[in-house]
Amino acid sequence: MTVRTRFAPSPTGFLHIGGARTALFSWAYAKRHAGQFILRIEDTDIERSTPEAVQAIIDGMQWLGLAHDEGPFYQTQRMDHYKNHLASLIESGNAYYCYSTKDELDALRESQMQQGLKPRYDGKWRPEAGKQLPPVPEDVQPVIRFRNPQEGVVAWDDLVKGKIEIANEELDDLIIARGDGTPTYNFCVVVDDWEMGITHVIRGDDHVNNTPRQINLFKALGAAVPQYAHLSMILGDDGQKLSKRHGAVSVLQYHEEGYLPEAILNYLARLGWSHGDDEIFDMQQFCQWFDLDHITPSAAQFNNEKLNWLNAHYIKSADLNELALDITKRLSKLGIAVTAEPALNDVLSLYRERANNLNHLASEIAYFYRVPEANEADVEKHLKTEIMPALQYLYEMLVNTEWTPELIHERIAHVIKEKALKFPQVAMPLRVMLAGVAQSPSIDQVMAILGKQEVLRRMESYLN
RNA sequence: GUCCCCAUCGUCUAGAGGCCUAGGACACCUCCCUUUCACGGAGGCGACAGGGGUUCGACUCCCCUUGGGGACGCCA
Repeated sequence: MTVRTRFAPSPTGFLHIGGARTALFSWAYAKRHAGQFILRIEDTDIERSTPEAVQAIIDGMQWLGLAHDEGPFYQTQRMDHYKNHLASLIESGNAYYCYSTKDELDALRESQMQQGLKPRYDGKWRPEAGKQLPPVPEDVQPVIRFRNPQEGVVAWDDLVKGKIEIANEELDDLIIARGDGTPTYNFCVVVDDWEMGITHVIRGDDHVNNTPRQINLFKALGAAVPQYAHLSMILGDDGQKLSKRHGAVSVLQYHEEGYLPEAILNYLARLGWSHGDDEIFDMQQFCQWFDLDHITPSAAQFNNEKLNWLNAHYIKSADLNELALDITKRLSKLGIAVTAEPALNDVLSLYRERANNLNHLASEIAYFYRVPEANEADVEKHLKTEIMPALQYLYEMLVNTEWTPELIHERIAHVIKEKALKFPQVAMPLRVMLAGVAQSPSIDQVMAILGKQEVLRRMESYLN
């Protein structure tokens, strides 16, 4: 049997980091077993689903490179399937119409809560042998409820959490179709997972409690129950649950914030899953290694520091031309146009070793393409009057120097010797004059790449 | 409240009864490299939540406690 997994988001928002990991694991599991990965949009909640959200999810997955083999399937386009199965469930006595109103149910729930009971449907309209059902009210659109077994337990061997067992008496008769006839989540999931031949359901562990209901539904439909793997959730950097107002950002926001998809992917893969001590690996490797046995059952806290470390790694090992393309866009957002000289590839070769973020990298090298505004504190600290003559002297020597790092270095060394200075006494002021700040890579390298004309021009503005 | 799940360094994790005086990674600290800041290299700090069992032996198995999380919708 070929493995078929699915990612089934509801389009009520963007693809956040937890969803991305669920998608990644489902995708990788399918790849690992030469199976199919299916994308299904669970949009039965028409009120909250939007086409923008669908697009945002697809964009997010595309950025990460998580391509689906089938789909996207939309539940709203599969209504006839659900209706058919709904009818057959009624037919077989596994489902029934319930005329309890929302108000009645709300009141019921409230009183049960007050009594310290688990809120659940009271079975008022559940047909039983020899039971007299109440008279059908005329002005109520009935919902359809699933007739859940009342005895025994439903158990499954969760591929992440191990054996889980829940007593049927904990479950009530869930609504599988609303008053308007539209099917609800738990029912659609089961029909879809069945009809789409899903063999492994890999999803967040907030669904653990839905699983026994779904298994009962599978059985009532006479369908084979898939295997389940419930992933624990991802917590924020502070150990708190991620929520809309608390860091549950779109994966695409990571793009905007200067992260490479490779870094996000590698980070996510390692969050809650392990392959011995391996930390850095690409998706090809991941797809060969990935298994469900090494997924941690406990929740994992997101750690930006480690993501940054991985990002640094992938910036260093990125294809230089692709990196240049990306940085060009980021510079353009800063209002800076990259020119042919100095060559961006040269600049990046010099700078990417030290970067762990693409945005930082872009702003650090901005001075190659725009005269920087010097940092006041650095000017004050390094451009002291007593050093200016030495810089003036250097400037004059540079005018007639052939422009190679070696020769530039030689001139600086010469000035230092003549004026009895230490290297930093000249290098630091030079950095401030050229880059606007006192930190940069090797100053002669910077000068070589910046170009003779530009170096002299920037020095001039300080020397007169 | 009821049910379900979880529990190793600050964080992510290795660990399938002896390999564990518990390993790796991020972060942190020290030193080295050095032309500043980084990169890099070498060290260091640092954990099996508590209590009972089971066993010759428990980080590993069982139970309880504690702590965390999740679910209890005509949402998904």
